[in-house]
Order: sequence, then structure tokens, then C-alpha cells
Amino acid sequence: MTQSEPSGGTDSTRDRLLRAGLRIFGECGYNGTSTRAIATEAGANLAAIPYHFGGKEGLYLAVAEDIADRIGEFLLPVVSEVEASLDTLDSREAQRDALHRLVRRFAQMVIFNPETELWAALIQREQARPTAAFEILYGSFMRRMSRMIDTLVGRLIGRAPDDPQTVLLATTTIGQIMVFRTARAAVLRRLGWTSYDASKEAPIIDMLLRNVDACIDAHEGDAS
Amino acid sequence: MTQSEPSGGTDSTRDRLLRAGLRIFGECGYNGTSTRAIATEAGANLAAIPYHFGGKEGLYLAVAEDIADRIGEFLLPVVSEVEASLDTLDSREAQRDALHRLVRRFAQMVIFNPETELWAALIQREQARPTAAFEILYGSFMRRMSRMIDTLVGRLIGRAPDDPQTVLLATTTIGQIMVFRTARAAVLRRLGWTSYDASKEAPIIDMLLRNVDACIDAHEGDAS
DNA sequence: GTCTATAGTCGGATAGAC
DNA sequence: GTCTATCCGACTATAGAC
Repeated sequence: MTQSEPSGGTDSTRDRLLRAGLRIFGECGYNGTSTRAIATEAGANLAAIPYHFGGKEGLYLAVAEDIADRIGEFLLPVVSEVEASLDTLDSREAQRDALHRLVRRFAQMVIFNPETELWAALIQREQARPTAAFEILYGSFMRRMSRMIDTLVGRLIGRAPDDPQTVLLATTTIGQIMVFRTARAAVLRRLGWTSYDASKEAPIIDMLLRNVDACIDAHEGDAS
Repeated sequence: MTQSEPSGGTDSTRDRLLRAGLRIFGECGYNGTSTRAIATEAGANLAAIPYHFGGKEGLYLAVAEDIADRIGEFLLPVVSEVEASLDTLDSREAQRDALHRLVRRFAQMVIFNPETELWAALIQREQARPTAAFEILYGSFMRRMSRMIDTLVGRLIGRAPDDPQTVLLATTTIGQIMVFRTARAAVLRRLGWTSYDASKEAPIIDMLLRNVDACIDAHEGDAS
């Protein structure tokens, strides 16, 4: 959301630094990453980092913005579509279907999109220990995605979107998806898998949608 | 589980280093932590770290063992109790009740035990990027806790404990709890809270147990 | 915009006195 | 077992030529 689009076709030094920064910051964390490693992987000069980004921290924040942009590109088509149709969702089936579309898309990204591998660790660290980068991530897509899920869940259980009960239920819904990412090492080990390959997508998402429906039915119509 | 018990009453240099290491490794990550910072906080000499633990990495692994021990102390009473009663759980109600006890205890630890704050970030990093410390954590309590939940969930839905469907459902159950820790920053912000204080324990755990029951009912008796 | 060279700081580990 | 002193490598940032 700055002036440049590293996702575009260009391959300037700035873009290569951003790509290398994304990979190495994601893998090693802020402190575990040296600007030398980034410059080397980008095939750029060490001094190019202070020049283009003002320093290591500036590059880190630029990487966070880049991640936010890419997640936005992936999620926003579906989010916008649901937002636009929100006023016409009068039947429970339509509301449920909209929620399913959001959950499906989110799960596809979090669990099965290989690109996510790079973003996930960085976002997790920002959740555990927020820095300025968290504001970038939260303000860009997290807020909008969360509000949308809250709104739909709230309608389905007959509560306001900002009712604590609604938000808690929306949270557990998202948690069922995210655990495949955040407890990845333990989950894969228990399943005897080495990665979440495409053949697992249908059974996992089926289970998630079934659980979402079950949890919502369990909380429907118990307005305080 | 080594030779010493830092949880005991002693306060040797070794114990103080372990406590300081737990706090700072947890807060700043392995690379973000300097042995100088640990030694200072422990009121110990820098050279005491190579002396007692062989170096920074040895201290980190000792911290992981310490965490595993403490989590074990918190969880194992309940896990053992359920394990022991496993053969006599013939009614669905008894099985469900046992699962509730595990979920409740796990949630109390993960979400509401303030001590967990220190462990959580370290464990999360090990999930995203396992090192030798992950083996220590997984082998000590994760495996046992997971097997227990798999076993109970499997019985309740009429499948084997290692059936993928069983493991997936157990995973989503754990995910509903862990999200309060792993997406902490975003969840608190959406709820307008600043921490999970004790007054929130009952409503959150009630919702979790209700969701667990609902998900299990949704998957009951659809044996392949 | 990109390079080399270097300044200045901080990291972990060790030697050796006590 | 605990200390001081120190080595040496790695880090980020900057100066200044091109």
C-alpha cells in the first residue's frame, strides 16, 4: 500500500530486497536476521538497505506491508463479495453460505497456500509480541475479515456483531482453522504427515464447515 | 527431568539462570536474547552460563525441559486420572465428562494461567520452527495429552484414536482453545479487553465445552 | 543508485586468578 | 564455583568514490 508494487513485474533492487526480507525475516525472526543475509540473497549491496528503507527496521515494516497487501489480494475478493451481498442475505441458508465462503477461503490460505508458509511465522511473532508491524497487519486485513465473520456469526445466533458471545464464537471458529498453522509441527506429527498437501484439502475443509455449523446451531437463539 | 529441580526451594545460581532464561528467551526469542541480559537479570556472572549449561544453547534446552516439567505438573494429575479411569468409561456421559475435564484443565492453563505467558511464545516459535527443544516439549507432555484427547474423541465418534478423522476433530478442539493464546493480540483487541482476567474464565470455558459437544455430536456415528 | 571500506557496537566464549 | 579481563567474530550504519 505504499508507492511501489513488488508483486508486479518489476525486479528492482528494492523488490529483491523485499522478497529476500520476507523470506528471511519470516524464517529467522527480526533479531535472527542479519541485513547481510538479506543483501546476499537479494544479490544486492549491504548499503542498499539503509538507502532504500532507512535501515533494517524500515525494511521489516515494508515487508509487513507487503504481506498485508498479498493477504488482502487473496482475501478481499471474497470479503468484498460478501460485504456487498450483506443486505440481501435474509435467509439463514444464505447467511450460512456466506460464512462458509469466508471460512473456506481463509482455510485455503492459512492451511494450503504454500506462500503462507513465509508469512505465518512473522505474523505469529507479531501476535505474541506486537510491534509497529502488527498495526500494519491488523489495520489492513485482520480487522476487516474479523468484522465480517463477527457480523455473519452474530446474525446466525441472533446477537449483535460486537456482543462478546458473538466475538468469542467467531474466535473459536477462526481458531479451528489457524491451529493447523500455529500447531503445525505437532499436528503433522500426530497425523503422520509431512505437509498439508492438496489431497487433504477437501476432508479438512469439510470437517471445518461441519463444525462451524454445529457450533452455530448450538448457540442459536439463546439471546441473553 | 534432569538431575535438578528448579521448581523446588533452592535458589542456586543455576536456578536463577534458568528462571531468567525462561523469561527472556520467552520474551525475546533465542536470537533476540543475549547471555549478558540473562546473567544480569539472574544476578549471576556471564561465565556462569558456559560453566553450568555448556553455553547459550545448553541453557535454552534446559529452559525447554523446565517448561515441560512445569506443564507436566499442571496437566498430568488430570491426564493420569482420566487414563486410570479409561477402562471404566462405558457410558457416553462418562466419556464426555472426561473429555470436558481435559478441555477445562487445558484451557485454564493455556488461557488463564499467568505463568503460561512466559512459556507460550517459546512454544509457539518451536511449533513454527522446530529445534531440538521441540523434541523435549513434544515428547514430554504434548504426546500424552494429544493421545488422551484422541482416545476420548475417537470413542465418542465411534472411530479409532489414530483415525485421521478422529485426529482432525481433536485438532480443531484444541485449536478452539489455543487461538486465545496464539492470536492473543487480535482477539483482545476485538473484544476490547486488555487481558484474560479471571472473570472471563467461566463464559469462555462454557462456550468451549458447548462447542466441543456440538462438534462431537455432528460427527457421531458416521463411521466410514 | 550502487559500490568499497570502515567505524563503532555488541555478541558468545574462554583464560586464569581466587 | 565465581569472578575479571579479554579475544574475536558478527552486526548495523555511514562516509565517500564512482
